[in-house]
Amino acid sequence: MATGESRQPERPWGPAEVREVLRKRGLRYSRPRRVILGYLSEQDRHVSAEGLYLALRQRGDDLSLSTVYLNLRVLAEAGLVREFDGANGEALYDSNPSEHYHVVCPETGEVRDVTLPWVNGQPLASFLKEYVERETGWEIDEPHVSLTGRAPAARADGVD
Amino acid sequence: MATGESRQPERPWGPAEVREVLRKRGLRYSRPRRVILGYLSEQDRHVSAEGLYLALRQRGDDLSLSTVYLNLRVLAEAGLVREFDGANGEALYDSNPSEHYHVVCPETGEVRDVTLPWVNGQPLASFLKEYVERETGWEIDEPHVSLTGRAPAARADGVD
DNA sequence: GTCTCTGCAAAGGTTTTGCAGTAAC
DNA sequence: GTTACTGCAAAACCTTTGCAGAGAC
Repeated sequence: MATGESRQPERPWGPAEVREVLRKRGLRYSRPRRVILGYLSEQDRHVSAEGLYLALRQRGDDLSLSTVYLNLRVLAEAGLVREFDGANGEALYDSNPSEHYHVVCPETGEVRDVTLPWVNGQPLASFLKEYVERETGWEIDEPHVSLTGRAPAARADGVD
Repeated sequence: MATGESRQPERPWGPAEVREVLRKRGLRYSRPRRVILGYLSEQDRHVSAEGLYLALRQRGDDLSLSTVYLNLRVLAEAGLVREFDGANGEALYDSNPSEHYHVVCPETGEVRDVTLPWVNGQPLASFLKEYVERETGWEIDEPHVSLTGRAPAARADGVD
C-alpha cells in the first residue's frame, strides 16, 4: 500500500494553538495574522500575496500589501501556511495542514493538490531527505518538489 | 543497489552535436552561445547569469547581460544546460550532462551536486512523474526537486 | 539575401525596506 | 511600559522587452 490521499479542508489549528506557535517564536497574534489565517483556512484555496490582498480588501479586511507579504512569509516560516511556486514566478500559499504538494499548469494557472507516494515505508519527501543527508553529509531541509504540467483543460484547448 | 554517483566533468557534446541540436530548433550557433557553452563545460561550475556575465567579461569574451540571460534560457530550453534555483532567488546554471540535482546552502551559497536514488527500477524523478500522471490525469513535466540545507562548513561556523 | 541574434537602455513584476505611529503583551 | 507590528511609499531585485544594426546560414 503506497498512497494515502486525503484532502480534508480541516481547520489546521484553533486560535489557541496558533497563538502558542507564534508565541514560541516571539511573534504576536496580530489582526493581520488572524485575518490571513482565517481567510486561508476558510477558503482552502491557493492564493498569491496580491490575490490575498485583494480578496481581503473586498471582504473589508483592509491590510496593506506589504503587510500581507510580510506575514505570509512569517507564517510560512512558522509552519502555519504552505508556500510554493505558482505559474508566473509568483509565490502561492495555502493553509492545508496535511502533507501535500502542488501541480501547476503554466498555461491555465490551475493548481492541483497531490499527495506523494510512500517509499521504503516513509513519505517520499522524508525518504529523499534522509538519502541526501547520507549521500552528502549535509543537514537537509524538507525537500521541495515542484511539479508542472498541462491540465486536461489545457490539452483539450489544443494548446501546444 | 540504488546510487550511482559519478560527476565526471566530461564534455557534454562536441560543437557539431551542439550545432545540430540548435539547428533542429531553428536556432543559430552564434558567438555568445559558443562562448557560454564553452565556459560552462570547461569550468564545470554553477553560475548565475550575472556571474557568468562577469566571468566572461574578465576573460575578454564580452557579451551584454541581456544576451547572457537570453541565451542561458534558450540553451536551457534546448536541453544544453541545466537550470536550477540558487540561494538568493537567482537562477543558476551548469552544463553537466549527467542526470543530477543540486543542494544549495542558503547561508554560504555553496552548491553540491547529488544523484537521486532509484525507486521501483527507475530514477526517482521518472517514478514521481509517472505516479503524479496516474494520480492526476495531467501531463506532467520532469519534476523539479529543490534541496536546501546547511553545508558542513556552515554548521562548523556555529551558525544557527 | 533572409531571418535570427546581439546589444543597449529602459521597463517589468514581485518582493523588500525604512520609518513613524500603533497595538499586542 | 516594552517590544513587535502596521502601513505607506519608495526602492531593490532579477529578468524581460523593444528596436536598430549585425551576423549566421
